[in-house]
Amino acid sequence: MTYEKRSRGVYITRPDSFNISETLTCGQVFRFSHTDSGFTLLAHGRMLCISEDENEIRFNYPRGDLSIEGFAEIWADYFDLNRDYTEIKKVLCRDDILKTAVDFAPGIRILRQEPWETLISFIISQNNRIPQIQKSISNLCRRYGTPIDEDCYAFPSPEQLANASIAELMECRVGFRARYIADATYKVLSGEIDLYTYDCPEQMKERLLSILGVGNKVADCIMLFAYGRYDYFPVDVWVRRVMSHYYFGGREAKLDEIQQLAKDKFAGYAGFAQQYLFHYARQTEIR
DNA sequence: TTCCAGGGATCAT
DNA sequence: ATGATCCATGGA
Repeated sequence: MTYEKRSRGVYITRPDSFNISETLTCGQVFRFSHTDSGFTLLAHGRMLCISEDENEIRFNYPRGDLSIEGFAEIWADYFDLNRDYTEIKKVLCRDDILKTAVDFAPGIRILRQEPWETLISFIISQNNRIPQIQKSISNLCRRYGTPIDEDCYAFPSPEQLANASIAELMECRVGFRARYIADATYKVLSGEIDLYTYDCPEQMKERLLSILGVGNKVADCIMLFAYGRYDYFPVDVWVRRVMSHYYFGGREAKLDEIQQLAKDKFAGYAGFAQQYLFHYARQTEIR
């Protein structure tokens, strides 16, 4: 996907398989908000303003200039712009059910998010609702993160989060997940867990599973959303519902049945399939 | 009131 | 190994 510098921002004209609204609201990322003209996104310690129409997507920083080099360095990777989603969707749409889900939101892209933020965010996501997840993360950032702009804060580093006691984490409304956050912070800060170098994905997933409060589903989300392992297929209540409904005749399918089917049907594209299905299931209230 | 949420830890068999 | 119960919080 090509992008160009124009006035004070960066523009993508006639984006291919890329819709900002679908990509941000499909449930993979929590640090964005609606504005009168589009969205603001908080990531990589920056606030990015984004707007779109049928013809183009516009990116800019509210203060200062967004250069083409800066965009290429940070955001092209974040929005996964160098991947051919037309090809991915072509393969997935050979399955009629996936075709329905893809056609429902054909502009979804899997964002490449920061491992540490993804880890904490998806610990918070467990047995929780998306608006509450967003609030809890926002509370953590406001209290422990570095200020970026007016009432905008970067996601706190492990060092910054280490200043939080369990009681203070609870005040951020993370509930019983407070001790999970504390455990993750300790393990990363002490070097017991290195999130940034690994030999193979299985090794990283095993590491993640050793963190209190990180089970199979949360670990799969981190592998998919932070490490770009698109062969992982996180199964939550919605994915289980939509898979049971369409592929198992309405019978409540077991986890390993679903995983196996996803592997057989979608293979290396299972992660993409998961996100199209998750969004479709949630928006259409499949049960 | 009761139920449930992008689950997982813990306890009971 | 597998299954039930509990966990904070807040909205429906």
